Amino acid sequence: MNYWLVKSEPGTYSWDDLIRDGSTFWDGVRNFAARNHMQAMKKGDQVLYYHSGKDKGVVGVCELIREAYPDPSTDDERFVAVDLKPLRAIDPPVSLTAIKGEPSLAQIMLVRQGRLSVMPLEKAEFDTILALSQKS
DNA sequence: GCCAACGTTGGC
DNA sequence: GCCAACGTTGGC
Repeated sequence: MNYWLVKSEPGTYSWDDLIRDGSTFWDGVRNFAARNHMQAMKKGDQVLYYHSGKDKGVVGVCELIREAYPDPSTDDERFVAVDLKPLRAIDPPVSLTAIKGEPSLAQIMLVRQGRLSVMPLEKAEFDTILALSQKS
């Protein structure tokens, strides 16, 4: 079991859209580092869903239901998509500020390399983020 | 809306 | 194969 964090702009595809749809295919990634992470995802992996832009923060937990396959939104065979389904919302959401304020999360890629849209998490980091929701 | 960070592209 | 220029992302 592996743990990941993916970003989305709520204006493009929000957590609420994901709940409404029941599942989604995660495509449109045009960054090789992110693509490499997507290819490493396995069915059943847990994926945190992060909103960028307004109200930045982790808003839900997803499960990977289909491993990497060619991205249907492009002819470019270098890129892949995966399918996700929502498991549960994180309520209250864990804001970026809260994550940055947690010393044990200072090294995660979300903080260190803000532009990366798909990144791996250690189980401890995953658990810490979930715990921050309970704390606030 | 601005600006900094970073990844990708293309010329040499 | 290197490096400068450019485009995009995302926080503030």
